[in-house]
Amino acid sequence: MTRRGADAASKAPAPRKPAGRPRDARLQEHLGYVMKRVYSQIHSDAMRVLEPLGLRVSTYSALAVIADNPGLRQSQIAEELSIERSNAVLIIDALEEPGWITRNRVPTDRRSYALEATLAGRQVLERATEALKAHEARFFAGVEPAALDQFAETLQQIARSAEEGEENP
Amino acid sequence: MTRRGADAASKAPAPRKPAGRPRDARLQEHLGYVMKRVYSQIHSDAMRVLEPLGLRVSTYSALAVIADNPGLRQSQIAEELSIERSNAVLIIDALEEPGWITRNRVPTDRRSYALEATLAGRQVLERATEALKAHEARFFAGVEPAALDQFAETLQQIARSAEEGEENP
DNA sequence: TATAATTGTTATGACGCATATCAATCATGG
DNA sequence: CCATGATTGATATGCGTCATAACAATTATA
Repeated sequence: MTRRGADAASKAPAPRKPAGRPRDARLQEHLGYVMKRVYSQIHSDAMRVLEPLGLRVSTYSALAVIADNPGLRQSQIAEELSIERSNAVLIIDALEEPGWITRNRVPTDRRSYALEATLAGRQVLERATEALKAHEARFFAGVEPAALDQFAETLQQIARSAEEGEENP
Repeated sequence: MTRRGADAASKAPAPRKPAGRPRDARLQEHLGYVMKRVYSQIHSDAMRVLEPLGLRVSTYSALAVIADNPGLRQSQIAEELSIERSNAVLIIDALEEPGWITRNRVPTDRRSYALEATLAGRQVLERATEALKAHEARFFAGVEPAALDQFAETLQQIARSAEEGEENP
């Protein structure tokens, strides 16, 4: 028994890529769609670059914020990276286990930890940052530097505008 | 027994947001990081907009490609959206179940289905496209139109450049 | 002093991605 | 013509990123 529709459809071979209108033309009109495609590529490339160092995109981000701002609390890391506190716990666990950061009790507030990067953590962070920067240089190599600068500037504006929108709904 | 580091850390209150260097300054230097933040916002907004229509971002994308290109096969949908065939099966299932698309057997190739959107599918697609466009208009409202046009142009260049990189590694 | 809020934790599920494997079917080459 | 390779769709499963819910311990507030 066929599970799907009865034989009824096209008798022609599968439509090939036409010379005219691309198949995702409607989607290409959404800036979000194009951004998603580009970001997906960047993300999977970044995972590949970070994997030999034992890092992922999310743990790299957290390590960067911790290393550059010693003493922050977990809830502040979560806020900075726009993630839930519960997810920050797991990410920080993944940084503590290999000895890249320490959770230090705060005498004045026994609920909290002051987070710090260790020497090993700072070292792996520097290597990861260099590796990611090299990847980005390759990834964006096909784009005019002036156009890329303008792109980055507008992206920052969009990001700021979006954050303001979040705070004043 | 404390599970984490012994009491040893900061005696000061949790560091507040400084007036100077932002805490994610290192991350802000990565275009990918800023794109991820913007895209995450767009994605969660889009999910919220699509949810009342019974759609998700991924099913909306597939429905758009199917509706605009009747007769495509599942593997072509997967290729067009840069997703795995196995994941395309689940997405197409989610469109077939509410009656938005049909899987039609192909007499000349009994392995394949020719996919088509139904009237209901085309109708929900139009509503979804309108809702998403309205959201995007609001989301990008704080950015100069000329700057946004330039941004979109460069984003397309980046996307093309990245795809060429995939095909010629 | 009671209550509200905060911090961190654990559990869990949704979603989007990936790989592996398989059966049925079609294409290809000898 | 037949064996083999390739394709199509399906199922199972795991990983990573997201979310919510609930809770205990602790601090802040009224």
